[in-house]
Amino acid sequence: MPKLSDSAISKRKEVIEAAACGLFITRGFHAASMRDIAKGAEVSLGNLYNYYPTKEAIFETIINGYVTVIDDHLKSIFAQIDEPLDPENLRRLGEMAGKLVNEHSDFWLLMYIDVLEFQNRHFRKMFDGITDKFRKIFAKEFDEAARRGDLRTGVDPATVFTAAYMQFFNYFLVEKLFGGNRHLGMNDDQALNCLTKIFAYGTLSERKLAKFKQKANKAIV
Amino acid sequence: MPKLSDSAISKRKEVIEAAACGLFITRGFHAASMRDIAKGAEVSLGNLYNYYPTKEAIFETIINGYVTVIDDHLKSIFAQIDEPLDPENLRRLGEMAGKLVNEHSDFWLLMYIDVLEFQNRHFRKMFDGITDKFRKIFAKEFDEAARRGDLRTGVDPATVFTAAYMQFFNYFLVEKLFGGNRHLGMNDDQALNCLTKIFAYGTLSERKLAKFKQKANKAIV
DNA sequence: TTATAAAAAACGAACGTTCATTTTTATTTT
DNA sequence: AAAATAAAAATGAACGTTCGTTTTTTATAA
Repeated sequence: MPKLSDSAISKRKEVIEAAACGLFITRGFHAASMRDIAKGAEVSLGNLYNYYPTKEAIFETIINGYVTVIDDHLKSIFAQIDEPLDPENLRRLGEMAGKLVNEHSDFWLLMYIDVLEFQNRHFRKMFDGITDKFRKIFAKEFDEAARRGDLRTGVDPATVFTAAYMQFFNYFLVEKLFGGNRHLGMNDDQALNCLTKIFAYGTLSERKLAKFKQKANKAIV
Repeated sequence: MPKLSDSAISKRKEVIEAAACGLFITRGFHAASMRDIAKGAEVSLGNLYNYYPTKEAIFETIINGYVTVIDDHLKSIFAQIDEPLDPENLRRLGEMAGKLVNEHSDFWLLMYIDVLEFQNRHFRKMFDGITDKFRKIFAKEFDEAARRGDLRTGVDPATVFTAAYMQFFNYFLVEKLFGGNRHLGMNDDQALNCLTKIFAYGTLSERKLAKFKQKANKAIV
């Protein structure tokens, strides 16, 4: 049999990885067997080893693929945010976090697997220096906001943005994966409003807030 | 041999559970073997089955024991909080969360195991209706705060308290388990100050905040 | 014919669990 | 006080499976 085309190979790999991912996230890495992966991908057991040297290699391939997908999503989200601390944009950030969690919950389950079964070897970089990353991304915006006096005294905008970011993701992760159905006592929409309000009030100067109130901003009032 | 005393039995069980827990949280449930548990507890493999019918029973026993420990801790924390939205108390809540995470990180690792390998069967109740729980615990305090006009308009105190609670725990969990070393770009002490400030400013009325500023409250100013 | 993909069979190791056996020790009998 | 008893505790080999991986065999198409 001649060599398969690259596209045929990567197509097959996608099927294998989809099956493997489905098993990993429902059972964990060790409890998912190569036999079940083979069965799920409709590939023989031995043939798996023509595509991946080990079981862990499958896991790593899945993670690496997902990391770039999520990173791209995040980048496009941040690109849409011109004023990162505006209530409207904070809320948008929250909505995006919700989408990202609900549509790619696999990704975070893989992260939990990594924490548990690989001492977070593959995901360490995710949170490392995250505040500084945001500080860089929104350097111009943060500087200008400070210059304009939009911020309360002693509040670092990058830290607040990171805290909001973490809170939004954590909210949806608890909802999606930890069975906290409506754990804030309201639906997602209302929860987003509430959290946005907290972070806006907690960050912005009274002067800046007054402007939003004047505009009867629904995310704030 | 006559029956072992209850204390002897529970002492032995503690040893077994400690060994099992140590293996579960470093490898996950399925990857931890009964042989290793036996070795860790210095008990023969077969003897494990004189104390627990199955491997899963060991897991469940550990969890149930831990849940009551953590619940007791939380209860004693809440008992120490008279004014739940005071910045000082919010900060104290954060400190307690940090302690609870750092001194009992096993507990949350077990929760992640449960999410992954048991579809969160044993921990579902943790987040279910958590806001309403806080609403009940601090019913009197929340009512009085609202009556006194301590709160911004349209902010539900129970929701804010829950959000702060979640944020504090999530902060320390990311620090402890997800390798986010100083992910807010500062040490724990400063991070607690910062988060406290956000939630205080985000929740309390200007009138109430002014009082704290007057007292030159270090958690706020 | 030949190189390669796919499938099947086979490998040793490890798994959770069982069980016949041995060890242990409080109680009973000398 | 010492010896015998008996029931519980502890043991570790063994069971049937399943594991990840390797090797062998078969099928396929240029």
